[in-house]
Amino acid sequence: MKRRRTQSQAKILNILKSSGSALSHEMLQSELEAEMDRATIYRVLNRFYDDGLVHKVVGDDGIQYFAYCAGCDKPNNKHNHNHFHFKCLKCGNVECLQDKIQIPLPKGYVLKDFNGLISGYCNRCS
Amino acid sequence: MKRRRTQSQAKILNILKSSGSALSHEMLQSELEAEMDRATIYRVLNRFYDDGLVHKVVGDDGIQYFAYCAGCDKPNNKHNHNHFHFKCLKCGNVECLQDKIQIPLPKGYVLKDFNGLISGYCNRCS
DNA sequence: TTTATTAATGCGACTTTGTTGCAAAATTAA
DNA sequence: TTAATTTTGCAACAAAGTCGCATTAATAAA
Repeated sequence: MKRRRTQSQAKILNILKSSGSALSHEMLQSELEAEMDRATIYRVLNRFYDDGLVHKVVGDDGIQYFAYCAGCDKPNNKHNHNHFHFKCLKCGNVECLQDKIQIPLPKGYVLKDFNGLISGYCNRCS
Repeated sequence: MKRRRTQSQAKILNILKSSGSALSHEMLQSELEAEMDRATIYRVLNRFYDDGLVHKVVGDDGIQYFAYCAGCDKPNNKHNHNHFHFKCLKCGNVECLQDKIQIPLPKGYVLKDFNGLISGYCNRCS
């Protein structure tokens, strides 16, 4: 299955890139000047995610946020996403924290995925 | 608003205590011998949460899991929940990891809440 | 013990998130 | 330009979680 270059994807990718923070489907919807179908947005985002173009965080609101991968080191195109995200309770912004975290797992446990999110107030809102 | 001792609450609390892991609404529902209304379960759990009796994790499936607080240190009844949870992708079990994590926040950032979840395979399933 | 107060439950309706099937539109290759 | 197949839009759907409101049940008062 070969990917195709479509307008929808370009628009969404642009918004993600220029935003610099992690966006929910809803935030994207409102950033888009023209209406785009909800299902399409989700499909584009998940495609990006599968291709390793963005990463995904699930907030403590249970909502998925997608962020363009800028500073991720990608050895053999595998992302290192072991970092935390920070969600501001006031302005709603979701951003990546730089520090990579190593979590010590008990013996026999195998890490597959990582979802770390801190809520609080960012430097502009505190 | 004074709390009352009800059967529903006792049952749910028992299940949470004896389970030892973090349970979703659905898991609780199936553990209960008698049917209990969905809304009631949620209300009981959120009450427990507000009272600091349990803590809440949101999985990367966007679902809330509630766990009875056993080993939490509670200085002045404030819980320290800065630990990770581990969710097994095979058996579905969600458990608390012991290590307390300190995340270095950038200057001006204020931590309010913490949600850390690792997915993978537990020692019984790996 | 009986009654009055009010918190908790059950039911229903609802909102929101996210997914999926299928026909129409758009992209790429031939 | 045509053919092949990926994407999109629409609709329908499932599941999680919340809320209003009448009824039930737990506590306090008489």
